[in-house]
Amino acid sequence: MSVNHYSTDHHHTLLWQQQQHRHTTDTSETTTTATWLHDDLKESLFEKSLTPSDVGKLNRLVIPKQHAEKYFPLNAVLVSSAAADTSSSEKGMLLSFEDESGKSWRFRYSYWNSSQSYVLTKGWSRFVKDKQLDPGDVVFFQRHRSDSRRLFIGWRRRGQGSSSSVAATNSAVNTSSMGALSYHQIHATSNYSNPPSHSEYSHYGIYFSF
Amino acid sequence: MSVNHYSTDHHHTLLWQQQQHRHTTDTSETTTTATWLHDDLKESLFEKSLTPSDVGKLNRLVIPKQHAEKYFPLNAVLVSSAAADTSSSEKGMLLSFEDESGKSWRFRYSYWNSSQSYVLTKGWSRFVKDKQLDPGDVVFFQRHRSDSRRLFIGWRRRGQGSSSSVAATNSAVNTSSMGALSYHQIHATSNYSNPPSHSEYSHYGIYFSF
DNA sequence: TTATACACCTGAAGT
DNA sequence: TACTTCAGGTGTATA
Repeated sequence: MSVNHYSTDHHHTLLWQQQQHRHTTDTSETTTTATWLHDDLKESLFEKSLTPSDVGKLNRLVIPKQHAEKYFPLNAVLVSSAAADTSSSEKGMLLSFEDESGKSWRFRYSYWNSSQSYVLTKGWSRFVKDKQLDPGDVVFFQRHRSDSRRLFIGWRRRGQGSSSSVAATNSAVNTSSMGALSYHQIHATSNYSNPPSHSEYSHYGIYFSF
Repeated sequence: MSVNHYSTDHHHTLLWQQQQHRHTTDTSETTTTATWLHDDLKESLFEKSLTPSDVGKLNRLVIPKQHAEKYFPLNAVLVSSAAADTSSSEKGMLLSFEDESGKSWRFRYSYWNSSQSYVLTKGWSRFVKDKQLDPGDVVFFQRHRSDSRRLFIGWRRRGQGSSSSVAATNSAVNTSSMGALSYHQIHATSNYSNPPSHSEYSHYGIYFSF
């Protein structure tokens, strides 16, 4: 069985065919029979080595600030709604990613004022449990090159290099596949406070669904 | 150098003069050049011998319930706003106290449903560290007799009697001085839960600043 | 009851 | 020094 494979420079191409069977569950998960995209069609965003807290009982993943602000700008909605200041509304969204099997994972993504940090919360612990992630394991994020609404999440075990070609097992390298609804504002009237504005944005195509 | 001095029955009077220089810092602390109030102007409220948890990593001081409800009634704001039920708003406040040097200490004060207890949380650990408080040391609270919005916090080392007159050192007896903003509601829309209602209130003059 | 979610908080480390 | 980041926590609410 062949496996997809993580490459930071996208030189590896696997031939996958796509055949999606989606069914929504109570946890808003979506499953597909796995078929895959060429790695060339995916752009690497960033990766993070998981801390004990990231895989422990805190049920959250801290997204390093520079990556969060570059790739998942939370206040983009404010820009789009012509409310450029950071007063006091619209924050917290759902981000959907497809994993290596084509399964969709939807996470709440928000900014915590108190710690000045960006986090994935709701849904994250299910991902950790499903993949049996441990401290030191790595998660990485990608997006589709031609449809930036499509986000992918992959993971690999600690000690597994990011650029090696390996056979498919449950423990080697896993990349996400399949596009999904990706950028949802979840509470137009929630009282999350705003993250700090930052002028540098990536070309990530923000897509809001209300 | 003379020192202020704690007395539970206020029979001791020291002549202090008042001269306040306030400047706000990032941590919302206020410092003053120390000059003092007559002890006669201060009313003792209560004191507590600190437990290991009070000075440890839990970063909180448990206020004995009977004292908390008598002197620092949390739900007074609900009464004043005619919202008598305990639905889901207005709770958690900031209490400001002046210490023996005139420095202002602002603590978050709230009720913990899980332990049915009243606690000082945010800011408390800084006070413990600054005063180098250890288990068995005593903290005590006072308020100004004619301006009940003014709260004072003092402390003494364990084994130091509360009614002895001692010379001023860092380790003997320390009483607070100088009034300060004292009773702040911090989040009108915060989601702290309400403490249980209790019908007996002191005559403590609640003062809210928004 | 237990697990999850949520916003808040602190200390340590880096800059 | 002051400031930022973030790992590791908290209490509370909800299911």
